[in-house]
Amino acid sequence: MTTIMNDTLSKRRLKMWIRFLGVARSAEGQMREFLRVTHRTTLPRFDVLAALHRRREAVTMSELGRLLLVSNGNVTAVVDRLELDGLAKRTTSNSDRRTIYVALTNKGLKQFEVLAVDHEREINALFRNLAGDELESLMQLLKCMGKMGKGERA
Amino acid sequence: MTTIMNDTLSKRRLKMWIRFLGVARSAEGQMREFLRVTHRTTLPRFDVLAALHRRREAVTMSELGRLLLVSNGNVTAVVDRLELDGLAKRTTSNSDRRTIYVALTNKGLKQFEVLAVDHEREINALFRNLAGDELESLMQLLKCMGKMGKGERA
DNA sequence: AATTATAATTTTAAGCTTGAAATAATTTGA
DNA sequence: TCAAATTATTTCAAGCTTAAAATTATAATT
Repeated sequence: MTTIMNDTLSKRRLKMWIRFLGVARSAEGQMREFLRVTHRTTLPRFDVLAALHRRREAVTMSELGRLLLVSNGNVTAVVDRLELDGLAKRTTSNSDRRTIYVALTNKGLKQFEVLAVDHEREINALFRNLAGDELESLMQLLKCMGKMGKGERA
Repeated sequence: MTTIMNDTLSKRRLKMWIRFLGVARSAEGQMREFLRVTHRTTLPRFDVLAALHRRREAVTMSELGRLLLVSNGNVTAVVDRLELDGLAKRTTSNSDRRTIYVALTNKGLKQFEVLAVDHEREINALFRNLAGDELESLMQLLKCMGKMGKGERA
């Protein structure tokens, strides 16, 4: 069943997306700047540390990529650099010699714990406009958007 | 005046941001894939073409960077490649010899017009979950978020 | 057991992106 | 006028990111 599409609706979605991207880029820019200036690190590194911290146990390279929505090669590159700096460590699996687990080192854990506190404070400051009902309904809308692109096409 | 900050509020903002980024990355990934597969092009190139199209007249390199929230060097690189492909053209200013204007070529204009239609259709499909009041309130929230990080700190 | 298919990771080449330094031109203002 | 500050752009080195190809290992099928 092909519905006649209201042109205005399509345009409104487009405008929404442009604005959405603008907010994302702007906030990412601020976080990037913050991490660089106050902690001499980068967003991708922080993201990997955060993912490793959340799943405290051990994460495979592929899992890491899926978690962060980035490619395999990307994970390899960032983990390489974290490992060089002694913040993360690779371990081979006993049961499957293809699989590689990554985990925080002690140094990595310590650095992340400091980073995480500051990161949360920064995000909190960045979005201090949002509270109460607004925050709640935004969260709902984001959950709804999260289902995008799934389900059958027209 | 230092307010005592509700810990839960801070955590809720953090969760919101994580979800926000997830949606942005996921949708960006889909658009990237779409542009690559169906038009052999990339998101940054599309973004520049779109910016050049909106301001039909002539845009300086710096303006382009401000519009897209990317660095100067980035603009130089992307425009270099677009120019190589004959999609954009640099022109020097008469009044200020530092300034460089960029504009779409005829070829660039034609390519963008095709691209734009498909791009809008894709975005529209991606966000078909959103309509009516939801779309309206999301738009409001995004506008509110757009003011983030401005105004004085606590 | 040997073949084929699948899966996990790395490598590669190309393009994207940044911040900082370098160039070059304009503006300010002493 | 001339020196200093500012502005526009490019260059550079490093890191990020991707898709595709290559490696290596496991699983499935014959």
